[in-house]
Amino acid sequence: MLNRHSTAAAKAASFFVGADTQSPVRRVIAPGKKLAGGVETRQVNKNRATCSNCNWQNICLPIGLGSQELKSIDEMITVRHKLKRHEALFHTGDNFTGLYAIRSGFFKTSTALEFGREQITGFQMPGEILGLDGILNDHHSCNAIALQDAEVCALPLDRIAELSSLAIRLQHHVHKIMSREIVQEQDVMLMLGSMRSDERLAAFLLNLVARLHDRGFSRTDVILQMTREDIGSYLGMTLETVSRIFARLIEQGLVEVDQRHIHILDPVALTQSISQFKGVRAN
Amino acid sequence: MLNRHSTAAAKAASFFVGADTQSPVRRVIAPGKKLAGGVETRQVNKNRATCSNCNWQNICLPIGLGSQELKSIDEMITVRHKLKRHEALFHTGDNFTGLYAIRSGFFKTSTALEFGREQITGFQMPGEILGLDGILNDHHSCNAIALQDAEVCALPLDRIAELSSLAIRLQHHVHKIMSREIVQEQDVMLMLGSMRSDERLAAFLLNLVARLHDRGFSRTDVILQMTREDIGSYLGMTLETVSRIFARLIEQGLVEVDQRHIHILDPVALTQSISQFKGVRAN
DNA sequence: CTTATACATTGATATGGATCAGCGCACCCC
DNA sequence: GGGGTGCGCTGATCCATATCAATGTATAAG
Repeated sequence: MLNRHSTAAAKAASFFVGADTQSPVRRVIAPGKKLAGGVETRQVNKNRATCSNCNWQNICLPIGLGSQELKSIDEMITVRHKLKRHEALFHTGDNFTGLYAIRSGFFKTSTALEFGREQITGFQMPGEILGLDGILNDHHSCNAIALQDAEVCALPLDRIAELSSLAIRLQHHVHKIMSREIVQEQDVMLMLGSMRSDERLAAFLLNLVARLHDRGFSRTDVILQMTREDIGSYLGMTLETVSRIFARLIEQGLVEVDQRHIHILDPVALTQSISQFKGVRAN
Repeated sequence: MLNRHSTAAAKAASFFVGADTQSPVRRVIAPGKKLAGGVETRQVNKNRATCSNCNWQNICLPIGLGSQELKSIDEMITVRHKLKRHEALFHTGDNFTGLYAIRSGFFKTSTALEFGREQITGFQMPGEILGLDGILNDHHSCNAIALQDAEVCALPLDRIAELSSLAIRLQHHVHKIMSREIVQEQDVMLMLGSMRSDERLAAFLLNLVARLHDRGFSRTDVILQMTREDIGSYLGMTLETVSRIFARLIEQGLVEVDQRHIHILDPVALTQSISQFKGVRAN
């Protein structure tokens, strides 16, 4: 229910992920002093992180659980990792030890082909789960990189198994989270395969603000945490094209852009720009 | 392990799905008389389908399970559906009742945007699981259509939950299957977003034969069960382009094409045609 | 303050692939 | 047989987007 939209156009726009620190209706994520990125030492914080005291309990794993089950989940979260900007949570090939729920900060996931070819496969925001790809072969098949200083809650694999066998609802819950991932990725495939680049960028922005709005942020403003190049890679286009399409959207009066701050002026028109059957191959 | 390949180029080729009735090393799937397609009445066959007597037990859900667990799975499969060519197993919006394991025949899954825009999101072959998308909201988010007369084993939702709470290994098993789906979809995203159309088609063919080879079929021959249009939709290109690229591959002596029968003459060169950094944006 | 570095914008040009259109082949039904 | 109908091939043209290149701007480093 939560991440799905019913109209076709809205469905098209149910992709992305983003990042943000803007006009928070509910709460500002402390941006912190911008620290030099790229450090590879992963800090482990012994602080007990509990879902009960977390802002995202209505979005994240605990969604829709009773207090009894919430307690179970609290038990399974043992540690909290802190990451700096540009630091990796895991790399391709790393052993899979469990899932991660994002507490703060934004992430990107990427997979590499030979010879430097690489692609961003997703952007993840607080309340979302990282690492589902690792279950298959007990090692990860993508890189997860923090776009900002970030915190994640570790959900060790064995605890997940253990607990979800305790409570059927919890187990079903895990299934739902995995299913959501599958459905979302299908949306991205649909987008990459059937939309023109301006539509893809519009869908990207709309998905971004929709997800941020679920988290209590503005419906019209985003501060992108990723570069134009990241966006381009995710959307299957070059950074130049991303830039030019932004320019076009400004011309059309649909958005305002100040560096990475995007202000959506006309959400309706932006949505329509996706479904407008201009030259659409209405197969 | 099974569905993953290690080299980068092979990884690129770890996408697709296909269909086939050709030079079977192990076994021929009865093609049946070509029945008129499009009939919408779903036949339910009361025959007990068991994994123990199934050809795909080393590929499908039971992979790697002990005889005790195999018995559990046998118990959870209650009915077998038979479908005719072009018949739908489920549609977008249908209530989710459980998963389906494909026993014979090939399927395609598709999602629809507004106004006739549609995209193929995958092709599935015997031993693969359909319906994982439906867990999220208890209804399906795509259509699953049989490309041939087909048979599927139904795995009712409640039985899955029940049994996987009985045996942790079974539960982990289900997780692995979902994780596999996620990883595979990421591969498709990578392909759609970062490869040129000739590379995509090559990757498609290679993935197809790889999966068929896992099932005991030829490594060099495929009989495609889908139209050029389906392929194009899946790969994000038009049917004309599919056709032209086939022509180019023939010219280059990489494959032979007779209608839907594809014979790969030079698998190595075909693989290389993906990673060749011709004009690659080696960003 | 000056320079270096990463990121973004904008323009000129090239090209991959879509689009439009016509034709051929295989299979079906009458 | 003749004539649908679905599917696939191929050619001509056009356009969206990549590519190449130069310049601008913000932030960090010296």
